[in-house]
Amino acid sequence: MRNRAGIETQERILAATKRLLAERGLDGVTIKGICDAAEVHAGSFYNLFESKEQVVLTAVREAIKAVDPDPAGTGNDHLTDLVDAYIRFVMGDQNLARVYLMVAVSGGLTDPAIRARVLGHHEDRHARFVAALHRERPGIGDDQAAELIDALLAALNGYAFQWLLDPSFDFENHARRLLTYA
Amino acid sequence: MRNRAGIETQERILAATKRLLAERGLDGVTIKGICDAAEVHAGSFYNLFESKEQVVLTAVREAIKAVDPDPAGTGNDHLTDLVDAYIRFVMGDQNLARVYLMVAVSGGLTDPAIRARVLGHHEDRHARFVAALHRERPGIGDDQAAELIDALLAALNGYAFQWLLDPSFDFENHARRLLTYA
DNA sequence: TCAGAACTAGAGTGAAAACTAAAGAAAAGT
DNA sequence: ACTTTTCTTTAGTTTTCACTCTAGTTCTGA
Repeated sequence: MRNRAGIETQERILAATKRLLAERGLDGVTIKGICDAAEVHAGSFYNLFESKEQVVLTAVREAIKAVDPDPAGTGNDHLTDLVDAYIRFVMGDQNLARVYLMVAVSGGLTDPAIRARVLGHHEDRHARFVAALHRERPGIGDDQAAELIDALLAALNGYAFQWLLDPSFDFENHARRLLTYA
Repeated sequence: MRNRAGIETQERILAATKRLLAERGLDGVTIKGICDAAEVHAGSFYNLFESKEQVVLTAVREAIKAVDPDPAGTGNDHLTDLVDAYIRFVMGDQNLARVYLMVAVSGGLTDPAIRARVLGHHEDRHARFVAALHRERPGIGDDQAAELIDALLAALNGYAFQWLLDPSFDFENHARRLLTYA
């Protein structure tokens, strides 16, 4: 149903889209830009993707998924593992992290479909962090745990944003230090 | 040099621009959209503004300025005052808050001019919060104060974003509660 | 009141965008 | 080898965008 060549150019187009999204933002991305970067002609693009919207959404979906690479998980991560995973995600692929933040904010605030996706993802992550916290401090109340995790996740996202703005910001240490407050 | 009518339509255009920025994001704003919303024709628009870029930048500048309505200040605010001011800003005019967050993230990550503006503004705010913290807890070290404020500001922004995504999120209480962690 | 300045309407321009159609080249299955 | 499907190219079409032009209206100060 799909040739090897087709799959390969599809991947090239997707990679180019992610790069351009990170560099130029949601509005800076054009079909021509993508095609030039991926060394593909418009006709090929439309043979593999339905629209510009579709390829952007695919890139976004992957970025969101990459925040939490193992959503099933073992069910007994520590909080430090979860924070480390986020640090790795943000520092590992800046492009993806940029796309994630931009889409979460701009898309989340303007596009209902993206908002639903972002909110759903946030809930999942929240639940997982809360479970980890309960495991580490069994005495803690449900409400208090939820609130601590709210603060932790909010601060983590805030730090990530700060670091992307200002590369001299020590994201890793700040992020780890948050655990000592909780 | 400028008629009353002109000033009035200028304000209408600016208000429409802010609203559209909040609703549709940086890329969703068009001259036609602005003109329709402001009930003005393109000719009038270009009589009052040089370009789309100019009107958007003006709206953005106002949004950033509105975060901290009294930058000079008395020099002896309490932390709670500063947090309250932020709460008022976010909850007072959702459009402005949306524009602020979107521009800080999307613009900050892609446009050097906006990035510089956002970073500068952030530094000012940081310094002001640190000064307030020092006043309240004179014994605290400079580094520790800076770090606490880093966390506080990051979490505040994270909360604001969360609330704009999900209006049922109790932004006000979460924001105030952050002070008890510090 | 009247001249000049500021404003508005509304059609129009050119560039750039997304997207399409048709025909040829490569790959895969038989 | 032959047929079918998939992929690529090329050369469009259409839409949308920011922005301009001109003629006409309203405002304002002397």
